[in-house]
Amino acid sequence: MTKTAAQKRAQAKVEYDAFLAGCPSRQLLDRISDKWVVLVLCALGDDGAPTAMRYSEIARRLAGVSQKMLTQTLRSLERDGLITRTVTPTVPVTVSYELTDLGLSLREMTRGLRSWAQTHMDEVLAQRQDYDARSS
Amino acid sequence: MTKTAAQKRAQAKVEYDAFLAGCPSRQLLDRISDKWVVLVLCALGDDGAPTAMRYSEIARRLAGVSQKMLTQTLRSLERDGLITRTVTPTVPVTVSYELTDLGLSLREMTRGLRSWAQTHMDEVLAQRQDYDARSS
DNA sequence: GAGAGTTACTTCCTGTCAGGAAGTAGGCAC
DNA sequence: GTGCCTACTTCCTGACAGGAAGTAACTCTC
Repeated sequence: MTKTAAQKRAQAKVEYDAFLAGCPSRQLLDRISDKWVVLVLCALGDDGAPTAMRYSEIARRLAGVSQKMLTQTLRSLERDGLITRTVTPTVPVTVSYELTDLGLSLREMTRGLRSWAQTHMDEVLAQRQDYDARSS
Repeated sequence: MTKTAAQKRAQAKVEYDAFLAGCPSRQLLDRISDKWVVLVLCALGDDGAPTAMRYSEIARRLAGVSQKMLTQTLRSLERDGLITRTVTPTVPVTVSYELTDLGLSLREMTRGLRSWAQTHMDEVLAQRQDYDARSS
């Protein structure tokens, strides 16, 4: 039995290769392997369920982020459909951000990165001391 | 039974929090959520087993990386004990890089990122079109 | 009703850093 | 001795991160 056109198209879809400079998936990988993206995704719904968070809450959680970078990061995440942005016209306007299902699936990855960093911190620190001692 | 000093120290270890700007684990997370780090780790032992690769092999695999960035990334990975660097004094000297066990454990994360990017590419692309259409 | 305060940004400026191009070492080949 | 090879290092320039300050729209205070 020969393949239908639809089957061929489905196969072609798999051919994204993040190693190729021009490939869209490479650009996507470049975008998501960004420190602020990783931190924002981890912060949103830090505790299991994907909780909606306000702009100022996220800013407080991610100590050291500039307002500009936070806005920029949130915008790109919204554009890529990873989070939703909801404006509530309260007294001073409040804006809340929430993970979409797509964002939720990526968060699983970034949470892995974060916990890796935290659990292997000691090993890395030890390795650095060895390295610095060796090269001195 | 009260805790010994060693047990208390072991507990204190767990208190790395990547959300705090000053925390070493935050700096580590910043370092590993870098596009070249992610790509290099994915490239090393692309196919299951952690294969040693030469400098020029990696450069070829990661289309678009400059020699400077590749050298810089490899050095930082070596310093953190994620890869080993081996110089073989052949005719023109050859240098090979190989994942350590620590690097191998991180590669599991970065491979997740890469495959996420490749499998969800279509969805993200669709979301972007929606977003751009909405804001025009 | 003028001034201060609130949130969620935007704009401007400056230092840092990524990336391209070109130079380096050290040995063989012709 | 001129050229070629790998694996870098150095130099330069444009882009971008991050800090500081400005903005809008409304409310509360005095």
